[in-house]
Amino acid sequence: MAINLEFYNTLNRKKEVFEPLNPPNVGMYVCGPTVYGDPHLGHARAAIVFDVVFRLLSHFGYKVRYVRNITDVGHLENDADGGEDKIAKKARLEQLEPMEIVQLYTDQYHKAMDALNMLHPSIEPRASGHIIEQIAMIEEIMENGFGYEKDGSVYFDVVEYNKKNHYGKLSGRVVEELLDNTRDLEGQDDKKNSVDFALWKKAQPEHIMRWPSPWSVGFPGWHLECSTMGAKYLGSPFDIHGGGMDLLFPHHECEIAQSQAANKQDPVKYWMHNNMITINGQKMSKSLNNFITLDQLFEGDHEALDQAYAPMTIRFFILQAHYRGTLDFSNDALKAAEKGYRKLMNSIATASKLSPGEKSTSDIPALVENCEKAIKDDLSTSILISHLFEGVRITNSVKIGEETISKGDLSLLNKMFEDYAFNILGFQAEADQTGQGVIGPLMDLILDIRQDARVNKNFDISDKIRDALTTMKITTKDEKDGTSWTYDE
RNA sequence: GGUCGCGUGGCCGAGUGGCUUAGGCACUGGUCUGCAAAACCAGUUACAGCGGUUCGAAUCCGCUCGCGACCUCCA
Repeated sequence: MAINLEFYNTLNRKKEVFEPLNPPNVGMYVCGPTVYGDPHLGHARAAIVFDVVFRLLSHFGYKVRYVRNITDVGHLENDADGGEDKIAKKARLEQLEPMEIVQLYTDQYHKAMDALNMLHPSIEPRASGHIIEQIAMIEEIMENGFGYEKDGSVYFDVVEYNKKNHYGKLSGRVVEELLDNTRDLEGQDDKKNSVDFALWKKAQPEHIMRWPSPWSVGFPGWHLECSTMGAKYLGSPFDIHGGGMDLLFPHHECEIAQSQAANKQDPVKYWMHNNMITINGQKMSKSLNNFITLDQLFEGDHEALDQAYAPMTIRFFILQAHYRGTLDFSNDALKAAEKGYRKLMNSIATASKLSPGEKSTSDIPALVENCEKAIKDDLSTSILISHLFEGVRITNSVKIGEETISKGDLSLLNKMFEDYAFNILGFQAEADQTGQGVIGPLMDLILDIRQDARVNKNFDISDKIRDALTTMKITTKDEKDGTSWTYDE
Protein backbone atom coordinates (compact mmCIF):
# COMPACT_ATOMS: atom_id res chain seq x y z
CA MET A 1 0.00 0.00 0.00
CA ALA A 2 2.40 2.66 -1.19
CA ILE A 3 0.65 5.97 -1.07
CA ASN A 4 3.57 8.37 -1.42
CA LEU A 5 3.13 9.90 1.95
CA GLU A 6 6.05 11.87 3.30
CA PHE A 7 6.79 12.98 6.84
CA TYR A 8 9.68 14.94 8.23
CA ASN A 9 11.57 12.60 10.51
CA THR A 10 13.30 14.43 13.32
CA LEU A 11 15.67 11.49 13.64
CA ASN A 12 17.24 12.14 10.24
CA ARG A 13 16.28 15.78 9.89
CA LYS A 14 14.64 15.30 6.52
CA LYS A 15 11.43 14.31 4.82
CA GLU A 16 11.08 10.59 4.30
CA VAL A 17 8.60 8.41 2.48
CA PHE A 18 6.37 6.80 5.07
CA GLU A 19 6.59 3.02 5.00
CA PRO A 20 5.01 1.27 7.96
CA LEU A 21 6.82 -1.61 9.59
CA ASN A 22 3.84 -3.93 9.34
CA PRO A 23 1.43 -2.65 6.72
CA PRO A 24 -1.42 -2.10 6.73
CA ASN A 25 -1.03 -1.58 10.45
CA VAL A 26 0.45 1.58 11.86
CA GLY A 27 1.39 2.22 15.47
CA MET A 28 1.48 5.80 16.64
CA TYR A 29 2.33 7.06 20.11
CA VAL A 30 1.89 10.69 21.10
CA CYS A 31 2.88 12.30 24.37
CA GLY A 32 -0.29 13.43 26.07
CA PRO A 33 -0.76 15.95 28.84
CA THR A 34 0.44 15.98 32.40
CA VAL A 35 -2.87 16.42 34.13
CA TYR A 36 -2.10 18.97 36.77
CA GLY A 37 -3.46 22.07 35.05
CA ASP A 38 -6.01 23.31 32.56
CA PRO A 39 -5.37 22.40 28.95
CA HIS A 40 -4.11 25.36 26.94
CA LEU A 41 -3.52 26.32 23.33
CA GLY A 42 -0.27 24.39 23.20
CA HIS A 43 -1.99 21.16 24.14
CA ALA A 44 -4.48 21.85 21.40
CA ARG A 45 -1.82 22.22 18.76
CA ALA A 46 -0.10 18.92 19.52
CA ALA A 47 -3.38 17.08 19.78
CA ILE A 48 -4.76 18.59 16.58
CA VAL A 49 -1.63 17.93 14.55
CA PHE A 50 -1.54 14.27 15.47
CA ASP A 51 -5.30 13.97 15.21
CA VAL A 52 -4.84 14.96 11.57
CA VAL A 53 -2.04 12.42 11.15
CA PHE A 54 -4.35 9.79 12.63
CA ARG A 55 -7.21 10.80 10.35
CA LEU A 56 -4.95 11.01 7.32
CA LEU A 57 -3.46 7.55 7.78
CA SER A 58 -6.87 6.07 8.44
CA HIS A 59 -8.32 7.80 5.41
CA PHE A 60 -5.76 6.31 3.11
CA GLY A 61 -6.48 2.83 4.32
CA TYR A 62 -4.07 2.16 7.16
CA LYS A 63 -5.25 0.46 10.27
CA VAL A 64 -3.92 2.74 12.95
CA ARG A 65 -3.53 2.13 16.63
CA TYR A 66 -3.17 5.55 18.17
CA VAL A 67 -1.88 5.66 21.74
CA ARG A 68 -1.85 8.89 23.69
CA ASN A 69 -0.94 8.72 27.32
CA ILE A 70 -2.16 10.59 30.34
CA THR A 71 0.69 11.46 32.67
CA ASP A 72 -0.84 11.23 36.11
CA VAL A 73 2.21 10.30 38.13
CA GLY A 74 3.80 13.66 37.64
CA HIS A 75 7.37 14.39 36.80
CA LEU A 76 9.96 15.69 39.18
CA GLU A 77 9.50 19.34 39.81
CA ASN A 78 13.24 19.96 39.68
CA ASP A 79 16.43 18.69 41.22
CA ALA A 80 16.21 21.05 44.14
CA ASP A 81 12.87 20.18 45.62
CA GLY A 82 13.81 16.79 46.89
CA GLY A 83 12.10 14.92 44.16
CA GLU A 84 8.67 16.15 44.94
CA ASP A 85 6.03 15.00 42.56
CA LYS A 86 4.39 17.80 40.61
CA ILE A 87 0.93 16.42 41.10
CA ALA A 88 1.48 15.78 44.75
CA LYS A 89 2.60 19.36 45.23
CA LYS A 90 -0.49 20.73 43.60
CA ALA A 91 -2.59 18.38 45.66
CA ARG A 92 -1.25 19.73 48.92
CA LEU A 93 -1.78 23.26 47.75
CA GLU A 94 -5.41 22.62 47.00
CA GLN A 95 -6.02 20.14 49.80
CA LEU A 96 -7.20 17.45 47.50
CA GLU A 97 -6.26 13.86 46.93
CA PRO A 98 -3.75 13.57 44.09
CA MET A 99 -6.12 11.37 42.14
CA GLU A 100 -8.80 14.00 42.53
CA ILE A 101 -6.56 16.48 40.78
CA VAL A 102 -5.80 13.92 38.11
CA GLN A 103 -9.48 13.22 37.57
CA LEU A 104 -10.40 16.89 37.41
CA TYR A 105 -7.83 17.85 34.83
CA THR A 106 -8.23 14.68 32.83
CA ASP A 107 -11.90 15.53 32.50
CA GLN A 108 -11.05 19.09 31.51
CA TYR A 109 -8.67 17.83 28.90
CA HIS A 110 -11.20 15.41 27.45
CA LYS A 111 -13.86 18.05 27.37
CA ALA A 112 -11.62 20.43 25.46
CA MET A 113 -10.50 17.71 23.07
CA ASP A 114 -14.10 16.78 22.32
CA ALA A 115 -14.96 20.41 21.69
CA LEU A 116 -12.12 20.56 19.20
CA ASN A 117 -13.58 17.52 17.43
CA MET A 118 -10.66 15.27 18.17
CA LEU A 119 -11.03 11.58 17.47
CA HIS A 120 -10.37 9.58 20.60
CA PRO A 121 -7.09 7.69 20.67
CA SER A 122 -7.35 3.92 20.37
CA ILE A 123 -5.79 3.58 23.80
CA GLU A 124 -5.26 6.26 26.41
CA PRO A 125 -3.06 4.63 29.03
CA ARG A 126 -2.19 6.18 32.36
CA ALA A 127 1.25 6.14 33.88
CA SER A 128 -0.18 5.22 37.28
CA GLY A 129 -1.72 2.13 35.77
CA HIS A 130 1.61 0.87 34.49
CA ILE A 131 3.87 0.98 37.53
CA ILE A 132 4.48 -2.77 37.37
CA GLU A 133 5.55 -2.58 33.74
CA GLN A 134 7.82 0.34 34.50
CA ILE A 135 9.50 -1.52 37.32
CA ALA A 136 10.02 -4.46 34.99
CA MET A 137 11.63 -2.21 32.46
CA ILE A 138 13.98 -0.74 35.04
CA GLU A 139 15.02 -4.27 35.95
CA GLU A 140 15.75 -5.01 32.30
CA ILE A 141 17.85 -1.88 32.03
CA MET A 142 19.78 -2.77 35.17
CA GLU A 143 20.34 -6.34 34.01
CA ASN A 144 21.82 -5.01 30.83
CA GLY A 145 24.19 -2.84 32.80
CA PHE A 146 22.79 0.60 32.15
CA GLY A 147 21.15 1.36 35.46
CA TYR A 148 22.50 1.72 38.98
CA GLU A 149 20.91 2.12 42.37
CA LYS A 150 21.81 4.70 44.95
CA ASP A 151 19.89 5.14 48.19
CA GLY A 152 16.72 3.60 46.93
CA SER A 153 16.74 5.51 43.66
CA VAL A 154 17.76 4.13 40.30
CA TYR A 155 19.53 6.14 37.61
CA PHE A 156 20.26 5.57 33.98
CA ASP A 157 23.98 5.51 33.24
CA VAL A 158 24.20 7.72 30.18
CA VAL A 159 27.98 7.68 29.96
CA GLU A 160 28.08 3.88 30.01
CA TYR A 161 25.25 3.70 27.49
CA ASN A 162 26.96 6.13 25.19
CA LYS A 163 30.04 3.93 24.89
CA LYS A 164 28.30 1.59 22.53
CA ASN A 165 25.17 3.54 21.66
CA HIS A 166 24.54 7.05 20.53
CA TYR A 167 22.91 9.15 23.19
CA GLY A 168 21.99 12.32 21.34
CA LYS A 169 21.03 10.81 18.00
CA LEU A 170 17.63 12.47 18.08
CA SER A 171 18.41 15.86 19.55
CA GLY A 172 21.91 16.30 18.18
CA ARG A 173 23.42 16.58 21.67
CA VAL A 174 26.91 15.39 22.40
CA VAL A 175 27.42 13.76 25.77
CA GLU A 176 30.86 15.26 26.29
CA GLU A 177 29.50 18.74 25.66
CA LEU A 178 26.57 18.13 27.94
CA LEU A 179 28.95 17.12 30.69
CA ASP A 180 30.93 20.29 30.17
CA ASN A 181 27.95 22.53 30.08
CA THR A 182 25.74 21.28 32.82
CA ARG A 183 25.75 23.53 35.82
CA ASP A 184 26.83 22.21 39.16
CA LEU A 185 23.99 21.35 41.41
CA GLU A 186 25.50 21.58 44.87
CA GLY A 187 26.32 17.87 44.84
CA GLN A 188 23.00 17.00 46.43
CA ASP A 189 22.59 14.53 43.64
CA ASP A 190 23.26 10.83 43.85
CA LYS A 191 23.94 10.64 40.14
CA LYS A 192 27.32 9.49 38.87
CA ASN A 193 27.19 12.03 36.09
CA SER A 194 25.07 15.09 35.60
CA VAL A 195 23.69 13.69 32.34
CA ASP A 196 22.26 10.61 34.08
CA PHE A 197 18.53 10.64 34.66
CA ALA A 198 16.22 8.98 37.15
CA LEU A 199 14.45 5.72 36.41
CA TRP A 200 13.08 5.37 39.92
CA LYS A 201 12.96 7.93 42.71
CA LYS A 202 12.66 7.13 46.36
CA ALA A 203 9.75 9.06 47.83
CA GLN A 204 10.42 11.72 50.41
CA PRO A 205 8.22 11.57 53.50
CA GLU A 206 5.93 14.32 52.28
CA HIS A 207 5.55 12.71 48.91
CA ILE A 208 2.03 11.38 48.57
CA MET A 209 2.05 9.39 45.35
CA ARG A 210 4.15 6.33 46.00
CA TRP A 211 4.44 2.72 45.05
CA PRO A 212 6.54 -0.16 46.36
CA SER A 213 9.45 -1.37 44.29
CA PRO A 214 12.55 -3.56 44.76
CA TRP A 215 14.54 -0.42 45.59
CA SER A 216 12.27 1.76 47.71
CA VAL A 217 8.80 3.06 48.11
CA GLY A 218 8.78 5.72 45.44
CA PHE A 219 7.73 6.58 41.93
CA PRO A 220 9.00 6.08 38.39
CA GLY A 221 11.27 8.58 36.65
CA TRP A 222 10.33 11.25 34.19
CA HIS A 223 10.71 9.49 30.91
CA LEU A 224 9.89 5.91 31.63
CA GLU A 225 6.17 5.73 31.13
CA CYS A 226 6.27 6.51 27.42
CA SER A 227 8.93 3.89 26.75
CA THR A 228 7.00 1.31 28.69
CA MET A 229 3.54 1.98 27.38
CA GLY A 230 4.69 2.50 23.81
CA ALA A 231 6.36 -0.89 23.78
CA LYS A 232 3.51 -2.55 25.62
CA TYR A 233 0.79 -1.44 23.22
CA LEU A 234 2.64 -0.93 19.96
CA GLY A 235 5.58 -3.30 20.21
CA SER A 236 9.18 -2.48 19.61
CA PRO A 237 9.93 -0.94 17.29
CA PHE A 238 6.80 0.94 16.26
CA ASP A 239 6.12 3.43 13.49
CA ILE A 240 5.45 6.96 14.68
CA HIS A 241 6.18 8.80 17.88
CA GLY A 242 4.88 12.33 18.14
CA GLY A 243 4.99 15.17 20.56
CA GLY A 244 5.88 18.80 21.03
CA MET A 245 9.32 20.04 20.12
CA ASP A 246 9.96 20.95 23.72
CA LEU A 247 9.95 17.25 24.54
CA LEU A 248 12.69 16.46 22.07
CA PHE A 249 15.34 16.83 24.70
CA PRO A 250 15.66 15.35 27.17
CA HIS A 251 12.38 13.44 27.18
CA HIS A 252 12.46 11.72 23.80
CA GLU A 253 16.21 11.29 23.82
CA CYS A 254 15.90 9.45 27.12
CA GLU A 255 13.06 7.35 25.78
CA ILE A 256 15.27 6.11 23.00
CA ALA A 257 18.09 5.33 25.40
CA GLN A 258 15.85 3.46 27.82
CA SER A 259 14.18 1.41 25.15
CA GLN A 260 17.45 0.60 23.48
CA ALA A 261 18.94 -0.35 26.82
CA ALA A 262 16.00 -2.53 27.82
CA ASN A 263 14.87 -4.04 24.53
CA LYS A 264 18.04 -3.72 22.44
CA GLN A 265 15.90 -2.07 19.80
CA ASP A 266 15.71 1.42 18.41
CA PRO A 267 12.12 1.97 19.50
CA VAL A 268 10.73 4.30 16.84
CA LYS A 269 11.00 4.61 13.07
CA TYR A 270 9.56 8.09 12.56
CA TRP A 271 9.82 10.84 15.14
CA MET A 272 7.51 13.80 14.51
CA HIS A 273 7.51 17.04 16.45
CA ASN A 274 5.12 19.92 16.31
CA ASN A 275 6.41 23.40 16.98
CA MET A 276 5.27 25.75 19.70
CA ILE A 277 2.57 28.37 19.88
CA THR A 278 3.99 31.74 20.75
CA ILE A 279 2.42 34.82 22.23
CA ASN A 280 4.16 38.08 21.46
CA GLY A 281 6.90 36.00 19.92
CA GLN A 282 7.49 34.02 23.10
CA LYS A 283 6.70 30.41 23.72
CA MET A 284 3.44 29.86 25.53
CA SER A 285 4.24 27.76 28.57
CA LYS A 286 3.40 26.99 32.11
CA SER A 287 6.68 28.21 33.46
CA LEU A 288 6.41 31.58 31.72
CA ASN A 289 2.83 31.79 32.87
CA ASN A 290 1.79 33.32 29.57
CA PHE A 291 -0.52 30.59 28.43
CA ILE A 292 -4.18 30.88 27.58
CA THR A 293 -6.35 27.94 28.49
CA LEU A 294 -8.78 26.48 26.01
CA ASP A 295 -11.72 27.29 28.24
CA GLN A 296 -10.63 30.92 28.39
CA LEU A 297 -10.45 30.92 24.62
CA PHE A 298 -13.88 29.36 24.24
CA GLU A 299 -15.34 31.80 26.77
CA GLY A 300 -13.34 34.88 25.84
CA ASP A 301 -12.33 35.07 29.47
CA HIS A 302 -8.76 36.37 29.44
CA GLU A 303 -7.26 39.83 29.39
CA ALA A 304 -5.46 39.11 26.12
CA LEU A 305 -8.71 38.20 24.38
CA ASP A 306 -11.10 40.62 22.69
CA GLN A 307 -13.79 38.01 22.36
CA ALA A 308 -14.61 34.32 22.62
CA TYR A 309 -13.47 32.00 19.87
CA ALA A 310 -15.27 28.84 18.83
CA PRO A 311 -13.34 25.58 19.02
CA MET A 312 -13.44 25.21 15.26
CA THR A 313 -11.90 28.65 14.87
CA ILE A 314 -9.01 27.44 17.01
CA ARG A 315 -8.69 24.31 14.94
CA PHE A 316 -8.68 26.28 11.71
CA PHE A 317 -6.19 28.77 13.10
CA ILE A 318 -3.80 26.01 14.03
CA LEU A 319 -4.13 24.11 10.76
CA GLN A 320 -3.60 27.24 8.70
CA ALA A 321 0.04 27.06 9.72
CA HIS A 322 2.46 24.26 9.02
CA TYR A 323 2.97 22.14 12.13
CA ARG A 324 6.74 22.48 12.16
CA GLY A 325 6.76 26.28 12.33
CA THR A 326 6.00 28.38 15.34
CA LEU A 327 2.57 29.95 15.30
CA ASP A 328 2.03 33.32 16.86
CA PHE A 329 -1.15 33.93 18.76
CA SER A 330 -3.01 37.22 18.38
CA ASN A 331 -6.56 38.44 18.35
CA ASP A 332 -6.21 39.67 14.79
CA ALA A 333 -4.98 36.29 13.61
CA LEU A 334 -7.80 34.53 15.43
CA LYS A 335 -10.41 36.89 14.05
CA ALA A 336 -9.08 36.34 10.57
CA ALA A 337 -9.30 32.60 11.14
CA GLU A 338 -12.86 32.96 12.35
CA LYS A 339 -13.94 34.77 9.21
CA GLY A 340 -12.05 32.45 6.92
CA TYR A 341 -13.50 29.39 8.58
CA ARG A 342 -17.01 30.72 8.32
CA LYS A 343 -16.50 31.45 4.66
CA LEU A 344 -15.29 27.92 4.07
CA MET A 345 -18.20 26.35 5.93
CA ASN A 346 -20.81 28.51 4.25
CA SER A 347 -19.44 27.61 0.88
CA ILE A 348 -19.36 23.91 1.67
CA ALA A 349 -23.02 24.13 2.60
CA THR A 350 -23.66 25.94 -0.67
CA ALA A 351 -21.84 23.30 -2.68
CA SER A 352 -24.17 20.59 -1.42
CA LYS A 353 -27.14 22.46 -2.88
CA LEU A 354 -25.61 23.40 -6.22
CA SER A 355 -27.23 22.45 -9.51
CA PRO A 356 -24.97 20.82 -12.08
CA GLY A 357 -24.62 22.06 -15.63
CA GLU A 358 -23.51 20.59 -18.91
CA LYS A 359 -19.78 20.86 -18.38
CA SER A 360 -17.26 22.21 -15.93
CA THR A 361 -15.44 25.47 -16.37
CA SER A 362 -12.86 24.57 -13.74
CA ASP A 363 -10.66 21.52 -13.45
CA ILE A 364 -12.07 19.75 -10.41
CA PRO A 365 -10.04 16.52 -10.69
CA ALA A 366 -6.85 18.57 -10.71
CA LEU A 367 -7.99 20.42 -7.62
CA VAL A 368 -8.68 17.19 -5.78
CA GLU A 369 -5.27 15.92 -6.79
CA ASN A 370 -3.66 19.08 -5.43
CA CYS A 371 -5.38 18.55 -2.10
CA GLU A 372 -4.06 15.04 -1.88
CA LYS A 373 -0.58 16.12 -2.85
CA ALA A 374 -0.54 18.84 -0.21
CA ILE A 375 -1.62 16.75 2.75
CA LYS A 376 0.71 13.91 1.78
CA ASP A 377 3.64 16.30 1.64
CA ASP A 378 4.54 16.37 5.31
CA LEU A 379 1.09 17.39 6.38
CA SER A 380 0.97 20.69 4.50
CA THR A 381 -2.36 21.70 5.92
CA SER A 382 -1.91 25.36 5.05
CA ILE A 383 -1.54 24.51 1.37
CA LEU A 384 -4.42 22.07 1.53
CA ILE A 385 -6.59 24.82 2.96
CA SER A 386 -5.58 27.19 0.17
CA HIS A 387 -6.80 24.57 -2.33
CA LEU A 388 -10.05 24.22 -0.43
CA PHE A 389 -10.51 27.96 -0.88
CA GLU A 390 -10.11 27.47 -4.60
CA GLY A 391 -13.04 25.09 -4.22
CA VAL A 392 -14.86 27.85 -2.35
CA ARG A 393 -14.32 30.29 -5.19
CA ILE A 394 -15.55 27.77 -7.77
CA THR A 395 -18.58 26.91 -5.66
CA ASN A 396 -19.62 30.51 -5.22
CA SER A 397 -18.99 31.28 -8.87
CA VAL A 398 -21.20 28.43 -9.95
CA LYS A 399 -23.86 29.66 -7.57
CA ILE A 400 -24.01 33.10 -9.11
CA GLY A 401 -23.83 31.67 -12.62
CA GLU A 402 -20.32 32.80 -13.45
CA GLU A 403 -19.17 29.23 -13.80
CA THR A 404 -20.72 25.84 -14.45
CA ILE A 405 -19.93 22.40 -13.15
CA SER A 406 -20.82 18.97 -14.50
CA LYS A 407 -22.74 16.46 -12.45
CA GLY A 408 -19.73 14.22 -12.02
CA ASP A 409 -17.47 17.08 -11.01
CA LEU A 410 -20.02 18.42 -8.59
CA SER A 411 -20.10 15.18 -6.67
CA LEU A 412 -16.32 15.13 -6.84
CA LEU A 413 -16.24 18.63 -5.37
CA ASN A 414 -18.59 17.68 -2.58
CA LYS A 415 -16.56 14.59 -1.86
CA MET A 416 -13.44 16.69 -1.74
CA PHE A 417 -14.94 18.91 0.94
CA GLU A 418 -16.19 15.86 2.80
CA ASP A 419 -12.87 14.06 2.64
CA TYR A 420 -10.48 16.89 3.24
CA ALA A 421 -12.33 19.48 5.29
CA PHE A 422 -14.27 17.11 7.50
CA ASN A 423 -12.64 13.69 7.51
CA ILE A 424 -8.99 14.67 7.36
CA LEU A 425 -8.72 18.19 8.76
CA GLY A 426 -11.45 17.33 11.21
CA PHE A 427 -13.56 20.43 10.81
CA GLN A 428 -17.11 20.26 11.91
CA ALA A 429 -20.10 22.08 10.59
CA GLU A 430 -21.45 24.34 13.29
CA ALA A 431 -24.91 23.91 14.76
CA ASP A 432 -27.42 22.67 12.26
CA GLN A 433 -28.49 25.71 10.31
CA THR A 434 -31.48 24.19 8.66
CA GLY A 435 -33.20 24.61 12.00
CA GLN A 436 -34.37 21.90 14.32
CA GLY A 437 -37.78 21.46 15.82
CA VAL A 438 -39.69 24.67 15.98
CA ILE A 439 -36.85 26.95 14.88
CA GLY A 440 -37.02 26.17 11.17
CA PRO A 441 -40.74 26.80 10.69
CA LEU A 442 -40.47 29.85 12.93
CA MET A 443 -37.71 31.32 10.80
CA ASP A 444 -39.71 30.54 7.68
CA LEU A 445 -42.61 32.49 9.12
CA ILE A 446 -40.53 35.46 10.15
CA LEU A 447 -38.75 35.66 6.83
CA ASP A 448 -42.06 35.27 5.03
CA ILE A 449 -43.49 38.25 6.88
CA ARG A 450 -40.36 40.22 6.15
CA GLN A 451 -40.60 39.29 2.47
CA ASP A 452 -44.17 40.59 2.32
CA ALA A 453 -42.97 43.84 3.82
CA ARG A 454 -40.23 44.09 1.27
CA VAL A 455 -42.59 43.45 -1.62
CA ASN A 456 -44.75 46.27 -0.31
CA LYS A 457 -41.62 48.40 0.04
CA ASN A 458 -42.27 48.67 3.74
CA PHE A 459 -38.58 48.72 4.47
CA ASP A 460 -39.00 50.03 8.00
CA ILE A 461 -40.60 46.72 8.94
CA SER A 462 -38.23 44.55 6.95
CA ASP A 463 -35.16 46.25 8.36
CA LYS A 464 -36.53 46.10 11.86
CA ILE A 465 -36.86 42.35 11.55
CA ARG A 466 -33.41 42.00 10.06
CA ASP A 467 -31.81 44.17 12.74
CA ALA A 468 -33.49 42.19 15.48
CA LEU A 469 -32.31 38.93 13.98
CA THR A 470 -28.79 40.32 13.66
CA THR A 471 -28.81 41.08 17.35
CA MET A 472 -29.56 37.41 17.94
CA LYS A 473 -26.55 36.54 15.80
CA ILE A 474 -28.76 35.43 12.96
CA THR A 475 -27.50 36.76 9.65
CA THR A 476 -29.97 37.06 6.82
CA LYS A 477 -29.01 37.19 3.19
CA ASP A 478 -31.44 38.26 0.49
CA GLU A 479 -30.56 36.21 -2.51
CA LYS A 480 -32.12 35.80 -5.93
CA ASP A 481 -34.02 32.67 -4.94
CA GLY A 482 -35.14 33.83 -1.51
CA THR A 483 -33.70 34.80 1.83
CA SER A 484 -31.28 32.49 3.59
CA TRP A 485 -30.11 32.71 7.16
CA THR A 486 -27.26 31.48 9.26
CA TYR A 487 -26.72 31.37 12.98
CA ASP A 488 -23.25 32.29 14.17
CA GLU A 489 -22.63 31.09 17.66
C1' G B 1 28.29 29.82 27.25
C1' G B 2 26.89 25.23 24.05
C1' U B 3 23.40 23.30 20.22
C1' C B 4 19.59 24.49 16.77
C1' G B 5 16.17 27.53 14.26
C1' C B 6 13.82 31.98 12.43
C1' G B 7 13.34 37.16 10.13
C1' U B 8 8.06 37.34 3.59
C1' G B 9 3.50 42.85 1.92
C1' G B 10 -1.27 46.34 7.27
C1' C B 11 -1.95 41.22 10.14
C1' C B 12 -1.58 35.75 10.00
C1' G B 13 0.84 32.46 6.95
C1' A B 14 2.76 29.24 2.50
C1' G B 15 6.73 29.10 -0.95
C1' U B 16 13.75 26.97 -1.59
C1' G B 17 16.97 29.18 -8.12
C1' G B 18 13.67 31.51 -13.46
C1' C B 19 5.03 32.59 -14.22
C1' U B 20 3.52 30.51 -7.23
C1' U B 21 -0.71 37.29 -8.45
C1' A B 22 0.00 30.71 -2.61
C1' G B 23 -4.21 31.21 0.65
C1' G B 24 -7.00 33.71 4.65
C1' C B 25 -8.02 38.47 7.02
C1' A B 26 -7.84 43.84 6.33
C1' C B 27 -8.10 47.96 2.80
C1' U B 28 -9.66 50.43 -2.10
C1' G B 29 -12.63 50.36 -6.61
C1' G B 30 -16.39 47.77 -9.44
C1' U B 31 -20.76 44.27 -10.20
C1' C B 32 -25.12 42.68 -7.56
C1' U B 33 -28.90 44.66 -3.79
C1' G B 34 -34.58 48.93 -1.83
C1' C B 35 -30.43 49.32 1.62
C1' A B 36 -27.48 45.64 3.62
C1' A B 37 -25.16 40.94 4.04
C1' A B 38 -22.93 37.34 1.18
C1' A B 39 -20.61 36.49 -3.31
C1' C B 40 -17.82 37.52 -7.73
C1' C B 41 -14.16 40.68 -10.49
C1' A B 42 -10.05 44.12 -10.21
C1' G B 43 -6.31 46.61 -7.42
C1' U B 44 -2.59 48.25 -3.45
C1' U B 45 1.28 47.04 0.25
C1' A B 46 6.89 41.86 0.22
C1' C B 47 10.72 38.89 0.67
C1' A B 48 15.66 42.26 7.72
C1' G B 49 20.52 44.70 5.90
C1' C B 50 25.21 44.28 3.22
C1' G B 51 28.26 41.47 0.07
C1' G B 52 29.10 37.03 -2.93
C1' U B 53 27.90 32.62 -6.32
C1' U B 54 24.77 32.44 -10.86
C1' C B 55 22.60 34.20 -17.29
C1' G B 56 18.99 34.58 -13.19
C1' A B 57 17.92 34.37 -5.85
C1' A B 58 12.88 35.64 -1.29
C1' U B 59 15.09 30.78 -2.40
C1' C B 60 22.45 28.91 -2.33
C1' C B 61 27.07 30.98 0.45
C1' G B 62 29.35 34.65 3.90
C1' C B 63 28.92 38.61 7.22
C1' U B 64 25.89 42.21 10.12
C1' C B 65 21.53 43.35 12.82
C1' G B 66 17.11 41.57 15.28
C1' C B 67 14.22 37.48 17.47
C1' G B 68 13.34 32.75 19.42
C1' A B 69 13.80 27.44 21.05
C1' C B 70 16.43 23.60 23.71
C1' C B 71 20.34 22.71 27.44
C1' U B 72 15.28 22.48 33.99
C1' C B 73 8.81 20.51 34.33
C1' C B 74 6.35 21.90 29.69
C1' A B 75 2.47 20.29 23.75
